[in-house]
Amino acid sequence: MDDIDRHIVAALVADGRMSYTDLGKLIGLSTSAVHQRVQKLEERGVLRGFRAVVDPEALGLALTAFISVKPIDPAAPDDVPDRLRDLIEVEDCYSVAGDENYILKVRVGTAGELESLLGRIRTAAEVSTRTTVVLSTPFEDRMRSAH
Amino acid sequence: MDDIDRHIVAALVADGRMSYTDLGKLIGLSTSAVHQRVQKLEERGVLRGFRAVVDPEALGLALTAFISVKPIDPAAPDDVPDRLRDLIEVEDCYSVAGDENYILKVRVGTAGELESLLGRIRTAAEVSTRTTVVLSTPFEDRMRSAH
DNA sequence: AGTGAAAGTCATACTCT
DNA sequence: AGAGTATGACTTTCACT
Repeated sequence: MDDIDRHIVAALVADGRMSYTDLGKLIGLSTSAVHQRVQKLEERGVLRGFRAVVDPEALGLALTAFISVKPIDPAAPDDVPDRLRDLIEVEDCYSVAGDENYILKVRVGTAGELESLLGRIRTAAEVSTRTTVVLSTPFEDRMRSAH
Repeated sequence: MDDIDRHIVAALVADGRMSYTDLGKLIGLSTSAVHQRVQKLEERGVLRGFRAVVDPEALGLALTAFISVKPIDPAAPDDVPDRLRDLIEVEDCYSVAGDENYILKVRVGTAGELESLLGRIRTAAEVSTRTTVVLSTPFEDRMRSAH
């Protein structure tokens, strides 16, 4: 992981469909050398993949919320993430230090769907929940790609 | 935005570097028709772009935290996002309903960097902060791409 | 690790339907 | 809106350094 690798990663974070030809010109390396480095970055897991970034509202997911979750029985074995994995509305699941055990980020279309989701979270994971609704998103998913 | 568009979006969320040729085969459309649809999805803002997904730890960002933020002077004009935009450690900034005004997601390398960042957040935005440290990430960034 | 070249594949623009 | 086609560009592999 040298400066060239960091440069490649930064470029691909900014434009995931950039061609290896352009990438080579950008960083001053031959197409095949860039190709080889990208492959190794993928093999090492530095680059986890490439994805399209979608406007959630365009998919009818206008409501984002954070849900903090705490097991009702603190003595029970903690398999909360496994119990929530099938709920596709749950985009992120973080295990956290603090009063609550997990923070979830969820996206739904309507308040009614949020209500239904909260019920499913509580029964699936046997947890109590505390919900914080997102009003707007000044910025999101900014990726630091280099130092 | 019909089922074909949703199918295209789902495929590109799963693999942002998929060729239009493969995409066409996958959804049963010619390469040029797929190309045309993807262009329109980009123009309409449904597809915001394409990016590489990077392992934060590979970039030396092993510590993730949520920081809830509340203005010290509730009467002051609220330009918190603008004041935080230059802090590259702040990956997400959500305006939320609740006791606090904003939730930030930040990534840093060490506890010392988190401490320094908190100081910069408080002085830059004139806010008090409440920090929740992420211990592990069972899953993250799962994208619902279709219904 | 990087270069350069050769082969196959793909993107892109155009025309026609 | 989609299909088919042609051309230039790109990816990918390989031999060489």
